[in-house]
Amino acid sequence: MPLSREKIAATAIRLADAHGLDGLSLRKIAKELGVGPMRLYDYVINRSELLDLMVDVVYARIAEVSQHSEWRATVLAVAHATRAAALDHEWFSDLLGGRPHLGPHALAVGEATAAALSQAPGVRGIDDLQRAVGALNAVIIGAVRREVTERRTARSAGTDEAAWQASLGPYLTRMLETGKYPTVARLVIDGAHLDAEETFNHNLATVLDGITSHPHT
Amino acid sequence: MPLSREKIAATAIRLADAHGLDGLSLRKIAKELGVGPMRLYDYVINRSELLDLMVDVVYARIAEVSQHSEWRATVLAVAHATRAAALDHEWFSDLLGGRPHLGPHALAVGEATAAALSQAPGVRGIDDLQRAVGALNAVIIGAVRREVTERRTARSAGTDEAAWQASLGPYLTRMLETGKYPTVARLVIDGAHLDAEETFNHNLATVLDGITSHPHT
DNA sequence: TATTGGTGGATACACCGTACGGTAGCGCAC
DNA sequence: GTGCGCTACCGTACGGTGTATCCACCAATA
Repeated sequence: MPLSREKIAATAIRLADAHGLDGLSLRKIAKELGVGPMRLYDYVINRSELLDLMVDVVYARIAEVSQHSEWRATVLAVAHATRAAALDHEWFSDLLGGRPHLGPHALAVGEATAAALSQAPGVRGIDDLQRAVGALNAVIIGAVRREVTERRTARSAGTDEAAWQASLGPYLTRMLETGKYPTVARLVIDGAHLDAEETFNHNLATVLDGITSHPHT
Repeated sequence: MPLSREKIAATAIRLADAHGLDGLSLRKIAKELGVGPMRLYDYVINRSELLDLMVDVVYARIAEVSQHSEWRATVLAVAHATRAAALDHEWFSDLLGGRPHLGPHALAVGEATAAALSQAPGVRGIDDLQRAVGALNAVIIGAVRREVTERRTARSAGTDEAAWQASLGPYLTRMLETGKYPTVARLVIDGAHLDAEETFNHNLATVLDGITSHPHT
């Protein structure tokens, strides 16, 4: 089997899933494929294009669920698929919004959501549509990034309890005990029980309602 | 002048402003300071902590404007200051949401926005507050990241017109001319004239209205 | 058979973050 | 005054990265 962009992207994704984006290198991918490092450059211009390739593979899976008859169902499906993809491939959230997503599957997802939003009530002209797309993407990107970051710190606290207790824990508790951040302290202490998915849904509903109600012309 | 965390952070920020986060290295900072690379490790544990330091310096400037009597004024001021900071220091947007912001000034900003939101109508309990903070941060992070990314690609198209025309331009136009992405094409062609700041304001207003109207219990 | 073209590979370079060992200087005990 | 110990500083070195360049081999053609 002669090595292809798809194969390269697939093993790159596997390695990134396992060791994160920082632990991903062309040499490791090549070694995993039993090939010299330079062979990859026959299929990919540079590391950056490899990342774009990986991103578009993920978008392909998101695009699969982006066809519904009702506009709101489409938007919700894309949003949830994006969140699920980012939770499956945490490196994806590191790349979200950091570079333009111009791969064919990314464009397909963009088309699906834009087409759906264009049918939402309250979205009248192309300007409304542009703003709606912007707001929706912003909320998805921001929420997903935030959730992945939280999950990472929680995990690093779990697996490396000693390090957490020794470094961040005391610092943070000391900070909160200064009394200068009472609201943050309340949030940290009392607000840990919320379900992440429900929060995501809530934020999504908030912005969608804002788009459709559209009190500003 | 004996070298300090502040001096290191300041020159690091200057270098990152000039050459981006990828062009930033401990060695270059050290050389800029006329010092061996290892001297930095007397003031900073690793590169990651240096980034945290830089981030908190930026948050210090944001925190300056975070005191207003009216909750909505506070939120708007913080949001705009964050956007302005990201446009001044584009690397800041790369770090937004990618790691927990736990520096003292970041906590101060978080406290100010949380305290403000807790006084917004429609925010009743701690759960409401947590969700509101999440939604607001998500929209700010997402919108700012998106804007910075757009600005970068626009700039790279401007300065390196040849490369743009040769690589991305044809690819994108070819993609759009396939007719598979009609809505996206319409957005790209007709929707370029919107003012970025106005879009930001609009998205912000959308989510704030969503928070205050609060149609979901 | 001789030549040529292209494909896969190894080597090399510049740079990165950072671990480590040595050294030089200063303050203190006697 | 003299010796000692300790601390702060510094250069060097290691393992890793992305990527450019050159080289060897092998197939197919003249």
